[in-house]
Amino acid sequence: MEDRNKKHTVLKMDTNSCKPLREVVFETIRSAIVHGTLKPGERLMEVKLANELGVSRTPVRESIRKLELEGLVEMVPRKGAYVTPMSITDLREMMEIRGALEALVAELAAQRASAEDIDKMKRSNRKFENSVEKNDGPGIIDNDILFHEAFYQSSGNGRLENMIHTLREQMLRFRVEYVRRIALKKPLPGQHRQIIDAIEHHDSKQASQAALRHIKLTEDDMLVLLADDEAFENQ
Amino acid sequence: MEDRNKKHTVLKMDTNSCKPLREVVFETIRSAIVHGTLKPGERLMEVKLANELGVSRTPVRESIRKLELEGLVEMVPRKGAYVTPMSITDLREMMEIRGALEALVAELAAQRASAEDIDKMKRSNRKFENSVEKNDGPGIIDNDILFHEAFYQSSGNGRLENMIHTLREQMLRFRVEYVRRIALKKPLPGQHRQIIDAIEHHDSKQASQAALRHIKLTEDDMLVLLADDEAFENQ
DNA sequence: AATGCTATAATTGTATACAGTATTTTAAAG
DNA sequence: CTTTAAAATACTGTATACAATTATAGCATT
Repeated sequence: MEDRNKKHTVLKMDTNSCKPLREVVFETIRSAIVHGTLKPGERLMEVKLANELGVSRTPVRESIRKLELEGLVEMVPRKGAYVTPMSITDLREMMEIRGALEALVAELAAQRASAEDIDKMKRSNRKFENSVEKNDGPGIIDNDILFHEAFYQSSGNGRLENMIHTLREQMLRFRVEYVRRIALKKPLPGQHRQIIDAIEHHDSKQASQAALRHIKLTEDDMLVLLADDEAFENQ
Repeated sequence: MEDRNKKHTVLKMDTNSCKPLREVVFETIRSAIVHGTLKPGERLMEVKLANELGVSRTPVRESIRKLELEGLVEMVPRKGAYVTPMSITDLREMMEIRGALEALVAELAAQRASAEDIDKMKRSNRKFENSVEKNDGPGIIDNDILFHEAFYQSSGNGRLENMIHTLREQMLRFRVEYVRRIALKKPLPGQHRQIIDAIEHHDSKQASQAALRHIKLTEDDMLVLLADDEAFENQ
């Protein structure tokens, strides 16, 4: 009877972490929102979450406050926290920003990227290409991330890296069956290659234009996918 | 004896607010960091802050967690929170990002700004110009903010607005006697005007270039000011 | 039957208590 | 006098308790 709140535990926490409890709780809730386990508009009740995670309200509260700052939850005073709903407008806004920031990354990388940076990008993009060829879903995702991380890092601007990273993670909330449509992934390695080439030739303008094109095309793909998704139909 | 921790209260809190206590605490501490009342590298001790503000540790803790996410404080596990020091590198990184984002704002504004948006920018820039002419320090700051807010708003991208706003606020940490050097402010209304004109003519390219130039020149001015500041000498 | 009021339950907001760990101080030995 | 070790202190990390507010349900009245 003591666990009547654990109807069926939805959230799983990585308890074997050395990090402080509040960090683990934060990342658990954040991941649940980003991956859709916690649905948009859903109310987040502190005691319920605390019971599900087997912790007290304190770390849950601190996590919710941080998620509020990130925009993943909205707070109504004296009522509670709700998972922020996402709309097509949000997607457009985020992609506009990503476009500008990734173009900046490309521009800076063209000026600053070291040989190792470029090599890292090339290797991860080759692995990405292989994954696409083999229709290896998880591999596609992982290696795409690897390429982009290498790309961002080569900008030599840590803040910029962080901002784009956060943006990218939030985009996961839109990732409706992102993996299944492999066909859409085919042109990506080529787009990446254009960016790498421009960076290698220290051509800032070319690099930023290629990066911007890449984002725009990604946005188009996502809009196509979302158009099929009834959850976003009327927005 | 009960207030031995209030040596001399440095932080003042707006207690007459209807907002939840944690919000007031958050903004108070944030403002203290941004305006330099809490010095870079200074340790933030929860009980001390709580006593100074006359609240319990809970809202202070939540505020510090949020400030950590914003990058204004850094946490060392089991040790505490410290005000993040700012370096010239930080300034460069932030200005690079601001440049890209403000250029994006200009580009979008050139496509979307309404007549009212443009009118708002013109009016605030005129007031800004007057303040500069009259060497009206506070007026310069206020009207500069007003112009930029109108500018950001005309992008039609709320997220973008927020991001730049946060960036701009963090830049205040560098504002070492920003007001005194009035001479540096003279060219600003003209730069603003270039941006407004381009937006009015729906010339995205021109607008974004003008915005980028504006940021670059502002960065140069700040670097000149910081070069005289011993606190940033060796960085 | 519908609407409004009251009482109760539930939930957030804030404070405090307790445990564990890092730091500092003090004392003793070299 | 310096160095080291142990104890005391102070602070963070987590949990819980209490207060204030809001939602809910039941009852009464129209």
